[in-house]
Amino acid sequence: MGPSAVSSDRVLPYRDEHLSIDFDQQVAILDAERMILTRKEYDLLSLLVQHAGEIIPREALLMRVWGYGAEIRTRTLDVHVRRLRKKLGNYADQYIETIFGIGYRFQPFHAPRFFQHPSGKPAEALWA
Amino acid sequence: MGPSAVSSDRVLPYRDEHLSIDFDQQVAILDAERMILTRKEYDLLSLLVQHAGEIIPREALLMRVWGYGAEIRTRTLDVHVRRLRKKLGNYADQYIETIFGIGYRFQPFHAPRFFQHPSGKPAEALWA
DNA sequence: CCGCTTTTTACAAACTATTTACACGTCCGC
DNA sequence: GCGGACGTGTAAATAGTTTGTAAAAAGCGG
Repeated sequence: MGPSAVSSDRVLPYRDEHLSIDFDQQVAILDAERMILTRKEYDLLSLLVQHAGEIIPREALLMRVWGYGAEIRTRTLDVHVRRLRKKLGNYADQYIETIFGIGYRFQPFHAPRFFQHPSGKPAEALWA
Repeated sequence: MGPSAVSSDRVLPYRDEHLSIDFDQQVAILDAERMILTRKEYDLLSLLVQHAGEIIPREALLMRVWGYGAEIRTRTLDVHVRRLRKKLGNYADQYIETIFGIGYRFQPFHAPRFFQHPSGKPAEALWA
């Protein structure tokens, strides 16, 4: 198994008004239509959603989804986030927030959009 | 019993609009015409159909139909899938889906293509 | 041997992933 | 406010991997 294997633990399905994800079957459904995701896209979305509401630093994402260490500098993550957003259609920016200079955060559909950002320390379990 | 012996259990016949298979008699009928299948072709089709709707990883197919272990690298499976598709005529691609990077899946004739494409976790019972 | 099945080989096509290049935004000191 | 430095978004090019296909080689039972 490569670094792409984000998690094999049983995790409760995610579900909100538009999006639902079954982590066991690795199936994401957006407005009743199944999302066609590549492995990396799924892994990335998966990781973000499983930590919905938490900021996940670029480093952590690159580490968990790509197996990259802190040294590596790449735009790959951004490209994949872009593709994910595209597939999330209109809701894209509501779902995936960019936390400038830090990373990304997935927010459930109508989660209160507190101001953005920083001082909220990121999901520690992931990169500590 | 060689590795080709996929199953000797009694299994209920399969049947849909165009295809039916009697697993006891090992006979497959496509639009009222009996399919002429070689042993390997039958074993492969059989295994796929008996797990209709489930993704079966290459490894599992190679294991169950050929007795190959995970180390073995071969295109045999692909060639056999191709022959099967040929014999399935026009319905070929509707019946046998390719799950890129994972394996194959047989779908009953008008199964909701809901579950189309990629990246669902496969039939665990087969390779776990 | 002969005919049929299966496997291998070799290459084409399809698909996914990564990098590159650059436009655009945001931060921050002045 | 202004402007540069740096982060991010995006499209396009490139690389890498998997699958499809045809054809030849190998295997096998009669």
